[in-house]
Amino acid sequence: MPELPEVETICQSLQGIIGKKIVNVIKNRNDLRFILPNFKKIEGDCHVKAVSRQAKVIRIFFSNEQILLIGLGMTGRLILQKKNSEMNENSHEVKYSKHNHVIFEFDDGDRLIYNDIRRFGFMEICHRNVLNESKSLAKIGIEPLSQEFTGAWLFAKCQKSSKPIKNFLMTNEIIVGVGNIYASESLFESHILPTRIAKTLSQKECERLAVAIKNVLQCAIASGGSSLKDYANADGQTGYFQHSFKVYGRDGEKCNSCGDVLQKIKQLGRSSFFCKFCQK
DNA sequence: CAAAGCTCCTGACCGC
DNA sequence: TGCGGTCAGGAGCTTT
Repeated sequence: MPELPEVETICQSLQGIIGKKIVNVIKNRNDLRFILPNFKKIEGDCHVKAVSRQAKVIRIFFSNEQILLIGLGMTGRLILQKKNSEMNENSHEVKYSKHNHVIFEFDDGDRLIYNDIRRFGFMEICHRNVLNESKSLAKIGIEPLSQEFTGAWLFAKCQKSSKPIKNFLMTNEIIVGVGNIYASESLFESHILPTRIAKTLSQKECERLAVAIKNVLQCAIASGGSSLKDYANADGQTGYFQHSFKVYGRDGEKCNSCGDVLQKIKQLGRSSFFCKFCQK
């Protein structure tokens, strides 16, 4: 489901669980994409110390040095349900409640529900000391919002790749967090065609692209992410960055910059959107 | 080896 | 109203 901005927004909306203890975990099935971990490791006396994101993985730190890692896949959602809260009958939570796979019950009566229609998500629990060796974080690339991610860094990496730049940007082992939406949007903003082979990009183009990626991601975070079908933060609020898309999902419509008709193509089975006039 | 292809899964939507 | 085909924010495994 979510790309970096959506995961970041979800983490922000989960800050309220800090200090809570998990008294019980209800598993409605034994696996998602992989077998679920043994939740006894985070139940009982320990409390939540912090919630943050690394790549597209949500990390919930506990006071006993254990960390719960949650990947949302395509359709994973976390829903924070307050004690005694009234549910809206039309809510996603009610409509798709048969996909509530894991429910964390806190000591104050609040609950955190993991819902995932397609079950491409996963959970893992690991000790703080081996976090970077965990299955989900062992082989990940650079954080695009970090200082280390620059045009120069991107140029050096691009030179070693003969993938189309769109697929290059979506490769988690190179750069994390940039999925199908933000890859198309960043390439439009930097005036680069998605089909360009990575190693043909000039240093200047890489600099424009690095700036565009940071800018698009930061704007999306500021807008609470993009809500298409399945995304909302843990409080059920949807983002509104989808209204700012310049190319994603807009094939057949007119380019805001030049008025030409926007195009859609498939790259490795995923849709790419671009303006054939504005992007070179 | 890198890159492409296939796959997991459910639901929405479109055309007939 | 139903059936079949296509498509969807990801990414690990297999094939070429």
